[in-house]
Amino acid sequence: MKQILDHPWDITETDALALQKRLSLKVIKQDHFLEINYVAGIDVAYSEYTSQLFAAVVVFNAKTLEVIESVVAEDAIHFPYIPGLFSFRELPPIIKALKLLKNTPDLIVCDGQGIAHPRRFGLASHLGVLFDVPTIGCGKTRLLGDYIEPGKMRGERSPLVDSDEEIGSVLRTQNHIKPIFVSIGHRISLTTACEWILKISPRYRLPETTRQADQLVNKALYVLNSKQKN
DNA sequence: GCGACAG
DNA sequence: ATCTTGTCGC
Repeated sequence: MKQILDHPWDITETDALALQKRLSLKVIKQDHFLEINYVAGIDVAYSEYTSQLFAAVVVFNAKTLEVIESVVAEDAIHFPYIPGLFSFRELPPIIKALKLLKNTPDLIVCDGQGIAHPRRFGLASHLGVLFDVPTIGCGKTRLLGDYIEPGKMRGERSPLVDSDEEIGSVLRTQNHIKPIFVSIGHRISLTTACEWILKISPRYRLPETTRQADQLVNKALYVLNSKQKN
């Protein structure tokens, strides 16, 4: 798929912070798309000794949840893990993978936050702005914000709040199962984002998009590890 | 100064 | 992210 905006990735922490503040102005927090036929999921895994990263993208038919296409890309780690600057670590391999895609996703679900971020520019928003594609941030844990426990049933949610601003939803995707953290990435409203997450999470806590991408990326790691032993 | 802190 | 065993339940 096509990237409409780019910037250097080997930058200092200070420059990364400034870049986030500048690009965060471009985030669109309302529904801004026509039809969503293809939904994609992304996940990244790390190789212990080779300091390599693998990113997988799996594209689904949004209506039937059948897998349409999947790709994997590898890259070298060139940015440390710093909470709040996560995208500078994982986006390089993700961008490589997206460029291998033959189909163009209408919506991308990311492993991590969207605007539920100190500068309102988490991984999902960063990706959305660079490709000008609708994205949703879907995290297993919280980066920041306060919330009260949502109801115990699937579909119930409570607001995630930071300095009097609603930055996301704590959403229960299965009855009596620990909720997940959903936030706007780009070109989508919070309500629509939650509806989509529920739609693509028919059976487990995490969306099928994330689960399939996770399986694929770990398969790639397994292959790599096998080669290194021989 | 003391915690908190996406993956 | 990754390191790690068994175990409870459908």
